[in-house]
Amino acid sequence: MRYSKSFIKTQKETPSDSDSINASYLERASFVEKQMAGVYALLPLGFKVYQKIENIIREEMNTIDSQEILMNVLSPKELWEETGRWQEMKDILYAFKDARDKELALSPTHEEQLTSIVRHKIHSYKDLPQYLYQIQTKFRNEPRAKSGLLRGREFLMKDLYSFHQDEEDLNQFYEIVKKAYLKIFARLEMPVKIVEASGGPFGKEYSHEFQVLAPAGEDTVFYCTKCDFAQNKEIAKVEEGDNCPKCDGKIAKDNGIEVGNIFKLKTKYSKSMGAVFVDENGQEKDIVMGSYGIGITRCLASLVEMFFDVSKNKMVWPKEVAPFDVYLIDLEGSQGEKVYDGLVKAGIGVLFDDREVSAGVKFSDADLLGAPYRLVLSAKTLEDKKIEFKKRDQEESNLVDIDKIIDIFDNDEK
RNA sequence: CGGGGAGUGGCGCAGCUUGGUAGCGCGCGUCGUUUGGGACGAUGAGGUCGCAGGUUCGAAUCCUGUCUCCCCGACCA
Repeated sequence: MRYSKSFIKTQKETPSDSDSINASYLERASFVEKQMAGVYALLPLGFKVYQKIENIIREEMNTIDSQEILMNVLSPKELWEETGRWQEMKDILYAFKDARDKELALSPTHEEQLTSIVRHKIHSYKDLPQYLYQIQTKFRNEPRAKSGLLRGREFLMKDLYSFHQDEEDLNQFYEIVKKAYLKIFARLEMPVKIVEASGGPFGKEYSHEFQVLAPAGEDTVFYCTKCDFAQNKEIAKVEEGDNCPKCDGKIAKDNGIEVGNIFKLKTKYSKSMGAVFVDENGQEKDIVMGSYGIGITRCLASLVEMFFDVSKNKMVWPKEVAPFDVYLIDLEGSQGEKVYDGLVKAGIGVLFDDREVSAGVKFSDADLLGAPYRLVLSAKTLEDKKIEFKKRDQEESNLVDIDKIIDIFDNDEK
């Protein structure tokens, strides 16, 4: 992509109404545009990062044999009344009547919808298990949207639902999803903690939240500094400074952002909605369910909270999700096009800053936009037919032969 | 939904107390000089001051209502 033709319009100053690091960065760097409180549009840069996150999730979901679907956003009141959630969720439900006076809601989550589909299709133990997921916009009328994309009224989420014959099968799959989630967050370079949280109204078993520690987080996490013990403050029976109940470590306390959660729904929805199957003995049973979510736009925001250096206006995106691999600057004017073409042909994602602006502007945008690599051509480097190569998470840069630049990228990927 | 703060060119702000029909920086257009860290000169375009009503000869400025945004709280993937 050439900067001069792109829709990238960075700003020097942060928007006055931004309420968090992620919001001010994402708006300033023109990744997103705020439409109203808690509602953001993804612009080309933001959408690019979003899609890369989405694809990582999709890959890992497909790897565990779950099948992608896309459900409807509009859902009828009757469905929600089956589980009592029309009332229960009324404060956050975007509910309205259409022109024919039919009562509808914009779906805040999809347990009801998918359960209604599954009960129509699944009748025998031979049909189980099933794993279905979707990536879609959720609508929740938050009483107070805040923290940029961390708590919006409209947000993108991956939600997976599993359907089993019995709890044993659910438990097995639950652990598989847990591993898949760890893989996803590792690829996103997000250091997550698996945090025990309330399992809800059914049983005293815990659900698990995937939390990244960050000052902007709204949750409070108690965790062991030595082992993997971690609990959400709602259920924590430990205090900061306590001894860890699992090892000889100490308990610490921090803010966390919940980027994912996994939950054993068991028969909560199947029971109230009549989603049943016939087992080997001809007996009718409730389908056992699990649900597993990842907030994708929330991940996008969390990455900014983690990797944006506010004092230096510097961002470095994780390699797998960066909007571009490399930011190319040509201060001399003769070789830029050639290098750009070479990178494009080699399949390297490059943003070529071909604007007629001062060097300083280009360097500061390179810092702001956050590509993991930076290449600079100048009279100085060209004296020896070199180009400056900088890994942006490091201080030093070095000069490499222009002709070998593609090889450098290939080698660095290893 | 309770308490507090704020809405003035695309962005960030000043003006409002002490009414006289709008100003600065950035950005944007044109011309020229610049180019290793947000360059400089010249010139130009762009707002009727969130919205509605009221007071007044006259309202960005005073009064009332309303909408929106932000903060604190309740709530929350």
